Amino acid sequence: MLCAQNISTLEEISVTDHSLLKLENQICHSLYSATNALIRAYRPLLAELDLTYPQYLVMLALWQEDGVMIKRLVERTRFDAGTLTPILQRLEQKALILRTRSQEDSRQKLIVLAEQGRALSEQALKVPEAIVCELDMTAEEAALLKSLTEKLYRQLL
Amino acid sequence: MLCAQNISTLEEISVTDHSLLKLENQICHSLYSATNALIRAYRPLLAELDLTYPQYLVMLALWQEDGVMIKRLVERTRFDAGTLTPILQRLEQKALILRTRSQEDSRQKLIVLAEQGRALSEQALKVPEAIVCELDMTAEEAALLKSLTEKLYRQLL
DNA sequence: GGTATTTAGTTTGTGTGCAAAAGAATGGCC
DNA sequence: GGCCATTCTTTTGCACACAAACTAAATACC
Repeated sequence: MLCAQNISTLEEISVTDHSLLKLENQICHSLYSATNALIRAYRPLLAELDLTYPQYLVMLALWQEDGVMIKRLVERTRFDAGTLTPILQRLEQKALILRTRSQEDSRQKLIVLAEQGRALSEQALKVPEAIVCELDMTAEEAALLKSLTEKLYRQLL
Repeated sequence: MLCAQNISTLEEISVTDHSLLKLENQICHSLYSATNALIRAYRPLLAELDLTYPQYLVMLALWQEDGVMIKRLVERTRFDAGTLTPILQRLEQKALILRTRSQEDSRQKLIVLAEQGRALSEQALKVPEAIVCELDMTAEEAALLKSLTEKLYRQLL
């Protein structure tokens, strides 16, 4: 594990100089700029569906599992509840989903795909296909990147 | 390369079903949620410096290379110019930097660290140390993740 | 059965992220 | 020298992120 105790054993990293403060050594900066660049690449493709990337993620979740509570969408999309609310409001405005109060527990809201929302999945199929082409990565690299970021996410959860 | 032409040769990925639309198969979702989680982990550490993560990135760039034009900071931090402007305005408000018009070319602005801004680097040293501990990754994994995301960024540039 | 706690979701306020348009200054080019 | 294209930066408008405060409904507890 990379930690203060054993960090001095790594030749590349010295505690005495300020190499830890160098921009080039920041994993998070690479992660951050790569993520932003990737979402930027999605933008023109998703514009044809009139969706933003976060909206697209919510739709992906619903295409896979329709008629769920918001709590479930928070789990699946990994969005903050306070982030999800306005996204769902916009999807409702576009008539892609319906938000109804749950019968059993009226604190909860049931999110259901509207006709248009369900239909949109056909058009959405070409989005991942186009992105995968732009990535220019081998399947192995892609799998590796996914597993590393998944591990990172779970550790920070 | 993962592309429409040869994607059908991969057994895991079928073009006929909708597995490409499954949330679990989205690299970008892993990347996105991991990045957000990592920045969330930075938040309490950076709060002690009264900085946000993007502001911290700009300070990192300046600690390494002071007295630069905004154009240079756009290159280094990989921020959009329209994103950078308000960040620099806030850093100026906090008296961490100075923004002065360039003499040679008065379209450009010279960004210089203020006394407080320079001094802050000492306090900032413990931030990457603390983060590295939370990451709980081997040096190899960290290096791999960095190189994969760097490659991704460059491809999408 | 009434009060306290917990849970589900929304609201509010601040700070990005970025496309598009607008300013402002420089540099070509006739 | 004056106009036009280019470059550098800011502004504007919209959509996240997310902490913190809030609302409302269900549950626990006595």
